[in-house]
Amino acid sequence: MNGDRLLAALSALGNPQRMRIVATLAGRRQYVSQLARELGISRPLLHMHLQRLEAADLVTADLEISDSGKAVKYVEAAPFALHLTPETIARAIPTLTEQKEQK
Amino acid sequence: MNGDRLLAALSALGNPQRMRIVATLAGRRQYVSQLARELGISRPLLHMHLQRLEAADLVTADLEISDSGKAVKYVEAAPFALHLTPETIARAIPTLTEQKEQK
DNA sequence: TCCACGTGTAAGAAAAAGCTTACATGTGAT
DNA sequence: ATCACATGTAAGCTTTTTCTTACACGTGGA
Repeated sequence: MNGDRLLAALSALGNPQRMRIVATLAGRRQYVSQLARELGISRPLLHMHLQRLEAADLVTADLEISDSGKAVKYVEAAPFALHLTPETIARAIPTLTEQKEQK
Repeated sequence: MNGDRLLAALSALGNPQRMRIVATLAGRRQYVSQLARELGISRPLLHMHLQRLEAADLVTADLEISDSGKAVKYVEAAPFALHLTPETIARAIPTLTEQKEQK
């Protein structure tokens, strides 16, 4: 597992809102506006969290044009499986580029 | 898995410094001051990160009195094993108390 | 035309996290 | 006594994250 991707996944999941989002989308697709209502959070806020989750490949998005012609974005949890132990983390660390920007 | 503890573990691991700390302590105990030097970070900073990791039960600490009588704190990665999938997260969510303080 | 509903995004406030510097204690060796 | 090394912790700055409000566009139906 790549260090940067692991970090992206963990920091994305290490947030209560995003944990709930992933849980809600486990095996069930839903469109953004409706999801925001279900979770009781604003749509811009959900949009922000979804970006983080998509960037970490934990959630996939599909922009569909409904029969009525309206654009609707469906999101769903990606089928990820991360096994975390001190050892798996240690193996990922060498590929962690992070380090403050070397300008 | 308990929701709050899972969140604590994920938010603790979702940080480059702490990921390195856990990796460095995988199967190898070390005392704080020396660890700070190895990682190239200040001791107060390491102290702060260790607190977070201990609180999440990802690292264990042992305060020992060395032969010479000096107090030395040894830390080590706890033998944790977290399996993360959309489903395991979904199962943990019901026990997530988080919610803004209900006063 | 205007409303309801979907999308995205920018700007700024508020809160949390990260980090440094400085101070405090205690021990053993010089 | 002073130095070297271990510990902890408080104060304050800086940066990032989180969240709200407000605006933009496009569609279908009354």
